[in-house]
Amino acid sequence: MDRKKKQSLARLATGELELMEMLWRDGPVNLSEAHEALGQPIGYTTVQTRLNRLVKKGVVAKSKERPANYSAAISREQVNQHDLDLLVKRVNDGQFLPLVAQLVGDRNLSRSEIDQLKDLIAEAELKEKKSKKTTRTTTKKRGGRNG
Amino acid sequence: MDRKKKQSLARLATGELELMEMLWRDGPVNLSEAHEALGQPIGYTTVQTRLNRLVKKGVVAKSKERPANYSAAISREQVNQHDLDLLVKRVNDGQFLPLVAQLVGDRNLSRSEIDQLKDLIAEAELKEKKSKKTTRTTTKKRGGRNG
DNA sequence: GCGGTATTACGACAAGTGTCATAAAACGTT
DNA sequence: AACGTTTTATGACACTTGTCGTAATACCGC
Repeated sequence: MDRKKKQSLARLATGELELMEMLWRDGPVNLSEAHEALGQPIGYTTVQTRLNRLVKKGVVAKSKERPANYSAAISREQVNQHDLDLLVKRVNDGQFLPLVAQLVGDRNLSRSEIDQLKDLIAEAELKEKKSKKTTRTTTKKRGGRNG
Repeated sequence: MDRKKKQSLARLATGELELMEMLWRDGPVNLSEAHEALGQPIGYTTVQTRLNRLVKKGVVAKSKERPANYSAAISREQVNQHDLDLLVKRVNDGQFLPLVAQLVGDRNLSRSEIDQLKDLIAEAELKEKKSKKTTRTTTKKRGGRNG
């Protein structure tokens, strides 16, 4: 029973996200590179500590080589996905429309963005139609989460 | 000679958000109500402390009456907006398409949601056109069929 | 093999958050 | 007014996160 760390990592704190951003952006980096990449006026060991804590958390990987390389162990997408999901849940009844509405209504979209949005919808539409046609509700459940 | 400090509310921590959720949902409540509303197995004074700290932070208001009433001092929209903005900023170059793509691609939208999405886009499109063309006022809000 | 530099490991401290226990006040009822 | 209950105020303790300083190690050029 070593099921201690759950896959569903909690929302990363703002500062932690900052480090992750750096890793996603500047790829695997060793400590000094990380320190530089952050650019901010923070101490070398501060970065070390923060990075290592992230490692312990499992969101950052640290290689074994001598000047160890740190790299994001989770993708930007995963994190955004997670945050987004939480956000969606927080909005009224978990509907995501309000969120999109806010996003869309809040900015002036360009022709191109609008077109992309349309494509997105077209795809969703296809999927929707397909699911209607393929009335096949499998009984096979996906592997239960940590049994 | 002040301001400039409360407006930039940092991302509320998960637990704080939890309290805010409760306030948004259950309106102004006094302590015991809050305690109940949270439903969770946490101590009375825990809720008290947390709520008060939120008050000190300026995101929750506490009335002066005897059984003081606590109420959210910032709207759910403000918070979501804020979080969403941060999220958008974090995604590649602040583009919001990837986010929407993720939202849309990740779930199976219903016919109704798809239609609403279309309406949203139609509106955005209008706005876009308007900004480059002569004003064309033939806009009548289409009330989504498929209610 | 040695000394100096680069890396890493540790331990500390402060602020912020979650959780409470207790003490102090304010109230309502006899 | 006195008592018991409800509300508040305080103080504490544990953990997390941001920031470092210092000590221990690993490496490199001689």
